[in-house]
This record gives sequence, structure tokens and C-alpha cells, in this order.
Amino acid sequence: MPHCHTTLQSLRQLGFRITPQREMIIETLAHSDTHLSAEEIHQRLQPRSKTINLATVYRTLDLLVEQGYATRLIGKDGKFLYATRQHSRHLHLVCRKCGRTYPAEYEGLQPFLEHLKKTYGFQVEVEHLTFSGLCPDCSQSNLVTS
Amino acid sequence: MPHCHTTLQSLRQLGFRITPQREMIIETLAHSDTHLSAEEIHQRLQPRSKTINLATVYRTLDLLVEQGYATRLIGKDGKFLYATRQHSRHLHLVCRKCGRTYPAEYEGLQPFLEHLKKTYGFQVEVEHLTFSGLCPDCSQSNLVTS
DNA sequence: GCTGTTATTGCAAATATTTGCAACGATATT
DNA sequence: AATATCGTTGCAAATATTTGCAATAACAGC
Ligand SMILES: [Mn+2]
Ligand SMILES: [Mn+2]
Ligand SMILES: [Zn+2]
Ligand SMILES: [Zn+2]
Repeated sequence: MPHCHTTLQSLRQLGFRITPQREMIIETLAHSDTHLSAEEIHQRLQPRSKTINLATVYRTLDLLVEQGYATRLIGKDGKFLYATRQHSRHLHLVCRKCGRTYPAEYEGLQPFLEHLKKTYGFQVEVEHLTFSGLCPDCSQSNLVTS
Repeated sequence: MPHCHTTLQSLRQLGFRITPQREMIIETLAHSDTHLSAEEIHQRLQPRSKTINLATVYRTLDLLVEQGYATRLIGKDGKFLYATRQHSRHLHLVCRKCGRTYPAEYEGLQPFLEHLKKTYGFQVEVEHLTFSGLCPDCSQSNLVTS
């Protein structure tokens, strides 16, 4: 069963209704191999549905994030982007200076996340963790005199 | 020398101009003990300056984040909030379900950040790191059937 | 202190995201 | 299959954030 169907079933079990709009949005996001903005999802749905509204896309994405089926991150241009949990897992290292994003492995992070779980009872979800800082290129030219 | 002056001097050395607007915005943010939104900063400046524009506040905050003097995070209601680097350092554990933020220590994270530095040359800035996941309360009621 | 250069501002318009509400339709019940 | 319930949608309006541009003013050089 493809993951978008799994998500739909889970949502139904949680008491949410499965509308054609939600089906299309989830399917589009799950089948994309890149992060998508609400606007992009909306445009990709135009051929299939003339009437689907952008607000519905936003609301569905909010629901998915809230329920843990998608993650939201801030794109290079400052707009929100979304991806499903099936999106390959990696850290996002985002340079505050040039805005570029570098993917990175997060395995070494596990011990610390377990520590957080034990100490605070908080379960961090590693999909799409984002760290902000300075990339190699920008580190050289920028020494902050604290 | 108060930290807001340090920031102003650093910005000047980087070639940015020190305008009264920037002074007021930086001072307001640096002296606040909580995260502030652009709108809140703008309102707090009204008594001092009738004409300061909200767009200027946004632009100045962008500059501060870009240059590493402030951090931007997403507040409980989804709006952006800002804080200076002088803001006490801590992790933000943000629950995706209820939206609450739990402060946490980040010391145990250092080894992993050094690993990132060695491996990718990326210098993560720990001020205001944000982890998303499920808080203790919401963990119980929400089991995602993957 | 005056002058020139050019980064920064205010304003208005553009864009991005959220929200109220009445109509609609998914689901459970019969 | 028809009905009732109530979560969801479309639409329009509200709000949040960004951007273009001409006028302004910071600051370096004289
Ligand atoms: Mn990614
Ligand atoms: Mn904080
Ligand atoms: Zn960079
Ligand atoms: Zn919670």
C-alpha cells in the first residue's frame, strides 16, 4: 500500500474526513521528491481540479504537520515548504548568510535525542531537523566580534 | 558597553549605516526579556517615533538575523518572533500538536555540533535551536501508525 | 562644516498566509 | 438508500510579510 494511502487511512481513524481535496494534496506531496510550497501544490492540482482552493491546501498542510505526516521548513526565499515523512531523512544545515541548504547525516545525534527524551519526556522527530549557522564559504568572510 | 551598542558598532564596521531607526529597533529587542514580533517592536516604538515604518522594522530584523545578531523563530500562533543573541541560551522544544514550547539545556549537543563542523565545515549557531516533536502530554494520546 | 555617493527609509503595492462564515458533503445510523 | 450530524470547503476578507521606487540622510572625503 503506497504511503499516501497509509496516511489517508490513519487520518480517517483519527476521525478526520477523507475528501477528494485531501487525497489529491497528500498524493501530490507524497509523490514529489522535493519540498513543495502550498502554491506549487495548488498549481499542480489545477489540471485535475479547477475549483480546489489555495486556502484548502494551506489548511490540509497544517493538518498534516500537526498530525506528524509532513514537515514544514523555511525555503531559501523565506516561504514555507512542505515534505512528507517519506522524504529521505537528513539534517538541513541552513546558512543564515547565503541561505544555501546543505544536507547532512543525523545519526550521531541520537544519543542526545534520547537524553532529551529521558530528561524532558520530549520526543524529538528527526525528520527534517534544521540547524542554522554559517556554511564553510561564509564562515571565512564573517567573523562576528561578540 | 551595553550589548546593543556593541551590535551597532559591529554593524558600522561591516559597512552598514547606523540610523536612528536601527538604533531604536536594536535597543528595544536587546532590552526585552521575551521574544518579540515585528509588530510588537513597531508598537513599542510609536511613543518615540511617529513615523517609523513597519517595513523598516522587518528589514532591520532581517539584517540582524542575516548578520547573526538576532535569531528568528516561529511563535505558537505561527507568526515570526525575534530575539537577540544575549537572550539566554537554550533549546526550544516545540510540540507540533499543542504548540507549547519547552526550554531545555543544549550542552550534551556540543559533541555532535563539533562533528558537523569537522565533517561539513558547517558552524551551527546554538542560540535558539528549535527541535520539533511531541511533548509528554501529547505523546500519550497520539500514536502515529507508521 | 559642506558635498557627493549610495545605503536606507517611507510609502504603496504586491505577495504570502490565515480566518469567519454559510454552503456542502463525508460518514455513521437507520 | 434516505437522513442527520458535524467536519470541511470555497470564497472573500483580514492579516502578515516582502518588495519597487523615489526621496532622504549617513558617512567618507574634502
Ligand atoms: Mn529535505
Ligand atoms: Mn528563547
Ligand atoms: Zn553560506
Ligand atoms: Zn504537546
